[in-house]
Amino acid sequence: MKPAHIAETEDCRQISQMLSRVGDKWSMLVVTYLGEEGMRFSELRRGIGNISQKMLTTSLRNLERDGFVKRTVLPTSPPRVDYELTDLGRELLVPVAGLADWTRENVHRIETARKEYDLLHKP
Amino acid sequence: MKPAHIAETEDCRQISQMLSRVGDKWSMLVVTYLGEEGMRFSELRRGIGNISQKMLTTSLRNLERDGFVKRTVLPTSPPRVDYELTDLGRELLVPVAGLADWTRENVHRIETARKEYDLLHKP
DNA sequence: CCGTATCCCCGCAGATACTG
DNA sequence: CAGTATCTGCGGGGATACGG
Repeated sequence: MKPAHIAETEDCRQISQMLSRVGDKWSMLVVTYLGEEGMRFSELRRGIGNISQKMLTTSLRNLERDGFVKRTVLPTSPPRVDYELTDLGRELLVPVAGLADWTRENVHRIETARKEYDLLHKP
Repeated sequence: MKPAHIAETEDCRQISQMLSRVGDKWSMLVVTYLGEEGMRFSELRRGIGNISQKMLTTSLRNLERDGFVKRTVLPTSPPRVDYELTDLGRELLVPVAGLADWTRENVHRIETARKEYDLLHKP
């Protein structure tokens, strides 16, 4: 009812969506590959290595729709399609890198916690 | 083969895991609820509102295993179980908040991109 | 009150084959 | 080369019932 409350839940929805996009299997991998330089579809596919054509297409579409990736079709034959990050995409990389850095710095603590937990609960 | 390369892919695995944990449906919601103060299971359940008992349990177990959440069983009758963030959990909240803030600041750009995309591709 | 076990449904993701 | 279409399996996650 209260505007503040509505705004809060709205924000939560958006942030939740964002976390999902960031957390899904391929999106951030694609984005980091594109971070280095624009690439065509097949370069990206080979670079990532394990991704199916379908999932790469889907990921790129989602990222394009959200404005993180720009798609350019070169009218050559055979067709050539280039992908690159937009400004928004590059900016997104900043907070994501923050999370990545934090993870790198704290993997040990996490793994230690896991070992301890497993030690107490698995046997 | 090269140590650097191995480290890189290892890091990627870890970071990818972290992004998944952060991006999964309930984890961060639980963590932000706990951020405010320790809570017992049922409070958490009611607070979040839409989560099933199963998923709340699962989320809490995962978070506990990774060392983000501490679980305390009070030997009363009926039993009472309290959850609270660990130091690690609270620290995690920092980079996550960074991403959340970035999202809040850029929702309009994302939604604008979506509308434009849908306008061009849906009809 | 808290947790586990069981069942079941739905959507994601891989494989494959086909079009522009 | 890039993308779509179709099929299928597998696992996440909800509902329910029961145990400690």
